[in-house]
Amino acid sequence: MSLRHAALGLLVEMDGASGYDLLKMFEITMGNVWQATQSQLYGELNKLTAEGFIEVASEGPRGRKEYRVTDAGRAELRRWLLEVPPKIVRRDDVLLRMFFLGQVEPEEAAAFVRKQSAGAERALADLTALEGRIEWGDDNLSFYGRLAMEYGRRFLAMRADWYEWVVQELAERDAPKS
Amino acid sequence: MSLRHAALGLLVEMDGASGYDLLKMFEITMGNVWQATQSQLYGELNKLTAEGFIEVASEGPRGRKEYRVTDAGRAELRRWLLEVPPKIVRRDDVLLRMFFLGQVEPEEAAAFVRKQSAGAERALADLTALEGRIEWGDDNLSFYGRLAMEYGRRFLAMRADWYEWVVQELAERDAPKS
DNA sequence: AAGACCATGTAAAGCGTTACATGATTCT
DNA sequence: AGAATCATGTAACGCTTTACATGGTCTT
Repeated sequence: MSLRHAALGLLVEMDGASGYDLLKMFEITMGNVWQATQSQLYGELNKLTAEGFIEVASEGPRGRKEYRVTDAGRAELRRWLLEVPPKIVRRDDVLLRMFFLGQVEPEEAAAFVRKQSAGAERALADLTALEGRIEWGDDNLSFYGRLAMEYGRRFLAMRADWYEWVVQELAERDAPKS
Repeated sequence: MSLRHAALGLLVEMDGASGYDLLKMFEITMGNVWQATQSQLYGELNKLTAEGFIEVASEGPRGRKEYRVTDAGRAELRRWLLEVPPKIVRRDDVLLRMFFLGQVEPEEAAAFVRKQSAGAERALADLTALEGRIEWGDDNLSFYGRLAMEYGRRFLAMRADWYEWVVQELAERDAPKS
């Protein structure tokens, strides 16, 4: 149940934001860490309101609702942050496929891994390019966004390295030392 | 919809396995890559049977059903493996919390990150110890399991490094250069 | 005989995705 | 006036978790 806390946390930084605003900010700042669909976010905002963690501060044009975090909301955010043990759910579609590469021809397997490797390299290049274009402020969202971006770089680099190592391992298994 | 393919793939390697067998193997070999509950697995096996991707080869004591992958199942596994683009869903409970560390006191934030760091180091030590105890065969499950384990090591090491870097960044922000 | 383990299943509730629906406002 | 964008919501369906439920078999 972390979409709730992601929304709560974002709203603390963006006081007076609407669901629409939050949704955009979600994509920009936390898309790589937590994803949310429009549907889900609007639903969660209503639940948070019903439970008193946020409230509608004012209403704007086009039915826009501007939210504010209540004291109860801040307390809940803090509680979650420091007291709820993070739940690690590992589900990795690419890694899962790796397990079954023995089912296809060696060349197909190698091609698959090389493709993933190229994808990681490309994503890393994109991220590095993006990083250069962003003008970081010194607000919280910028500061922590930069940390997350560095994480992304390290993650992608690690993946790319590992993929290359896997390609070698596959080659060795396919053509064992003579 | 990858639990389906995880089950299908495992069953190819473990012909004649029951749901119970698969469940144990899931935990041992792929727990870090894809998780499944008992409930879910039994349900999926029934669906796979209904759709003709697997079949009950024989029945054992205690209602045990031993499954076998059909040709259609093998074809489906291959199709998924090579033709369905992997879907990358990033949801990381720890990383999400990082974004909101500005909400708590600097010491609390630093303590949080150090705790995660220690957790990663510990997990890395456990994994390395485990690796030494395992006797790897040369079957597919062993071979790919070893690759996955190496991934886990690199992942955890990367996380630990990054956490330490974050601690430093936090300290610098808290006490800027005099 | 008791306890451990084998073995499968159902039900409920929550989370997440996709698609559909509606309408207001702003810009060109 | 038409297009783009702002803005929120509902419905259906599937995935995931948790809890409950049941009973057979093997070991000591």
